[in-house]
Amino acid sequence: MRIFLDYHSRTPIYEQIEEQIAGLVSSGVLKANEQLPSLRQLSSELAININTIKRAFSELEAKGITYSVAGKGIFISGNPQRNAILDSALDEVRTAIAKAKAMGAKRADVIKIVEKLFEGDEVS
Amino acid sequence: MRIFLDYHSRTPIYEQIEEQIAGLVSSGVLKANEQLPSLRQLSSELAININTIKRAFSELEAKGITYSVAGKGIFISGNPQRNAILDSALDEVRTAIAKAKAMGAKRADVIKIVEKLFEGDEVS
Amino acid sequence: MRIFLDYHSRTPIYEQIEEQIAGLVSSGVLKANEQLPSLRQLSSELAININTIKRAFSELEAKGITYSVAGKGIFISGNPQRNAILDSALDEVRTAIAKAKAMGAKRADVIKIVEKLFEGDEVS
Amino acid sequence: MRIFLDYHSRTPIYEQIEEQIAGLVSSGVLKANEQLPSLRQLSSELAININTIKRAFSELEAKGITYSVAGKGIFISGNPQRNAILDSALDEVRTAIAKAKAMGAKRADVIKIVEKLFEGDEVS
DNA sequence: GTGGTCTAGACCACA
DNA sequence: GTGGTCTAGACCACA
Repeated sequence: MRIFLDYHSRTPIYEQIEEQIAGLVSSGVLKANEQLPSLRQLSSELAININTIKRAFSELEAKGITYSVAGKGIFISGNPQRNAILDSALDEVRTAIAKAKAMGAKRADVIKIVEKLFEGDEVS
Repeated sequence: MRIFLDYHSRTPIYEQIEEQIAGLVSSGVLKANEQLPSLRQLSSELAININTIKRAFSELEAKGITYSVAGKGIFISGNPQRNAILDSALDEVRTAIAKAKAMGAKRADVIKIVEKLFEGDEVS
Repeated sequence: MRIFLDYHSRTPIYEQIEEQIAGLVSSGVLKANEQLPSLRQLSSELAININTIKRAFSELEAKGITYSVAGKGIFISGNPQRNAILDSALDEVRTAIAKAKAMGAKRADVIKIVEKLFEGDEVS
Repeated sequence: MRIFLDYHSRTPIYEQIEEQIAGLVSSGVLKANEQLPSLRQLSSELAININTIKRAFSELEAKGITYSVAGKGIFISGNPQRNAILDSALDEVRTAIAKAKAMGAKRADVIKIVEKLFEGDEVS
């Protein structure tokens, strides 16, 4: 499982981990009841304090995205709140665009970015 | 000068002030060499400690957006990096959309947001 | 880390700290990604209020010379603008000499100073 | 009399005025007993508060560079401390070079600047 | 432990 | 009046 961390970012490490796992679930890469790597394994792979990993998973569990079985491990929940995850990502898009608009961005500037990022995708 | 603060946001107060003034410059509302309200005036208007206001301006000055003359006041820089401000705002839009896409967002979801935010604006 | 402060100078304390750390980076004593002493440690070592230290680092960070990771510490940036630092120092030399020339200084006066300051250094 | 002010500089306006008049004396442009423009005239020419001009002249007088005759005006002193003026300018050169050296400047970097600034002057 | 934010207030030089 | 510096200290999230 590839997770990319930006240590310079203002979003805390545990939240970056959380977001990316949520993303893998939301986009269908991780499937229901699939087992995740152990806390220890992630901790050493990412060279991150285990408490940080724990925190990420405790939040994922609170959101119903994962569940843990003592002595077994952590699994993807069968009924993930995909929409909730997507919605919050889209909220951030909304905020970012509104900000850019306040800075003088035009509709065309934003559309150009959208087209570039989705280029090659089938119409959907 | 209208500045809106969200005290619950993760972006610090000084940065909200900074962003909004940058926005007023970037969008042309504040013009080169125009004088801004004094630190004390802003401090009392916004009911924010003067040091927080100072911090916002020290960053604006570091970015070349304003300059201050001790004993006189704070002014909009003659050579504002307007494009730089807009560019960094568009960069954040790009990042936010890329994240949303990773969460499974479709082109249409994003376009809908763009249209809503720019609706009513003339084509530009 | 030896930092020398002149409390009577017109250049503020935070700027003296800033300059000296920039100097250590520019001259190669501090290397990329090296960790600096903590804010609290510097504060007590130099007997300077922690906020003054913070200010020095917030400017160093704005200039891209250091970066900070909350909860971890402050580090030398991997891509320091070493040349930019040196260039701005040489700019000040240029200004000072031009001023002295306007006051009637001769070429020989300035050369004498240069020789004295670099005496003992190998030709470079 | 041409005086150039840098409102962004940390050196106060009154000191910039002071320095430049001292420079004109030191370099021989202004001669002993020559009359200077009136406070009012300078104030309006430079668009500077008259108190700032007064302060510049009170310091020039304290240094023995000018003297004032009530009801007549301000004049260049007959025995100006030229060396003192030059010496302090050279002191600043020394400081600037020492700083640049700490930033890693080499002897050759500084010499190049000196040669450029004095190029075309006869050897002196 | 670490850095980050914010408040409060003293004091300063300058215009 | 203006902005600039510095101290002091509370409180926070994160590792």
